[in-house]
Amino acid sequence: MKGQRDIPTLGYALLGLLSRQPSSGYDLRKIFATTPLGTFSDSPGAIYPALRRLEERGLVRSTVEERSGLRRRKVFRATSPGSAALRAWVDMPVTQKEVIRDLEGLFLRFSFMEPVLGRAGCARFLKSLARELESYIPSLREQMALLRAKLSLSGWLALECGIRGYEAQLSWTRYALSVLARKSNRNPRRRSSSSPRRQRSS
Amino acid sequence: MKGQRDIPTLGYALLGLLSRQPSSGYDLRKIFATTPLGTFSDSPGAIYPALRRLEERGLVRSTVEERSGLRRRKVFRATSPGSAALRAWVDMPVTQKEVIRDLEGLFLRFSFMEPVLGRAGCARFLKSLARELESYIPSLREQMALLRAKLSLSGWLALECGIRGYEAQLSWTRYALSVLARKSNRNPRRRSSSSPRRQRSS
DNA sequence: GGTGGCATGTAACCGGTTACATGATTAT
DNA sequence: ATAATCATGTAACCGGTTACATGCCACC
Repeated sequence: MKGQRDIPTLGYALLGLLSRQPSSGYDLRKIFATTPLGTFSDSPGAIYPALRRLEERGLVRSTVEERSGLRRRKVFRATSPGSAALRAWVDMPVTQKEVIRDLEGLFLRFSFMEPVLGRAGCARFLKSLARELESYIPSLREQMALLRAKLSLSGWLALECGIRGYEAQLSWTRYALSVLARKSNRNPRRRSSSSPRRQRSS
Repeated sequence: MKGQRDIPTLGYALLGLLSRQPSSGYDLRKIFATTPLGTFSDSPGAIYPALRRLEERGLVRSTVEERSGLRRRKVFRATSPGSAALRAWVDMPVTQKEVIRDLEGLFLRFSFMEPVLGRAGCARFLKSLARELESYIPSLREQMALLRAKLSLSGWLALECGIRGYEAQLSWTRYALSVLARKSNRNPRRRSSSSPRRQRSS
């Protein structure tokens, strides 16, 4: 088998963007440079090699556009194995570990979720995220109580800040679920993951 | 001159912990494994080499403790150049770039701040952080309005989540300032680092 | 004699950072 | 001319990840 080594976050971010709309490396750099997406670097030294690696694995494919006047562009598109890899990533279960160590990654996954898993998938994700947060926050509060004596004032405040951040995320999950529910009533629904695949991007 | 290459975040985290209390690599690993500190790996492959690099630069110094029974421990302490480096890092100005790209690093700095810069330093930091957040949040809201049409529902919700996170941080800065003010009234004050530095009322 | 905790380390691998190189076109 | 924008790339360097290696002790 070819290298099963896992795709880094940047790879998924690129795959997610490409699955919505074919783009050149330069387009993607501009997206990273100008939008609040995750927080990836727009440096060519990160993006071009990452695109090459995705192409080597067959997750994206490129075509060179020669245009009169301007320099040639290489436009990348997600292939169907690429879309499958994106779907698998987005659909991973929410673990407590990920909540603790990589909340940003969780939100990156969510941001690509609706076109890939539909609203039902988003709702499932949010519910399991809420469950993890509901169990994690009290345990953090307990730890904070235990550590109280050992922490400096600013250390204690920083911990308070982290906890409030999690509380804000939790309250957002409630909000997001309510938005989804409202929309789903109006707009019938989008299918969930497997089976009849309709979704043509852009 | 020796390598001026900058110290990675993990290095500062270690330096910060060591400046509070001498510890072995193993102690530090346990701290990372069991407390919500930043979110560093407790892997030996990260920590031991990082400690060695700090020692090579003279920022920490180690002494080997031979104990009957247990295996020897190597206990690290911050040196005075190490404390100076920590202070310089903690005292760096808050830039919008850091707010956007490395908020976690900002909070790590804050968590080590009080013993190093005193409460006045903490207050200065919080005020400038609040200023950055106050200018950044509205610009994010604007961007969100502009992007509305291009985003999927989950993309839009993820952006909302990010903004709410920043709002929570901002409200925390207000809270933290009020806590600092309260304590400073009761407990006269902690000195800042060297000379008696008085609080700039800004 | 095996497991598990204390304790320190190394080595291969990989990807992100920084800086540099190239080159065409348009605007000043 | 030259700067700026479009556009793609490479190479050195560095540190984090993962996995492995070692060794001592306590306890069952």
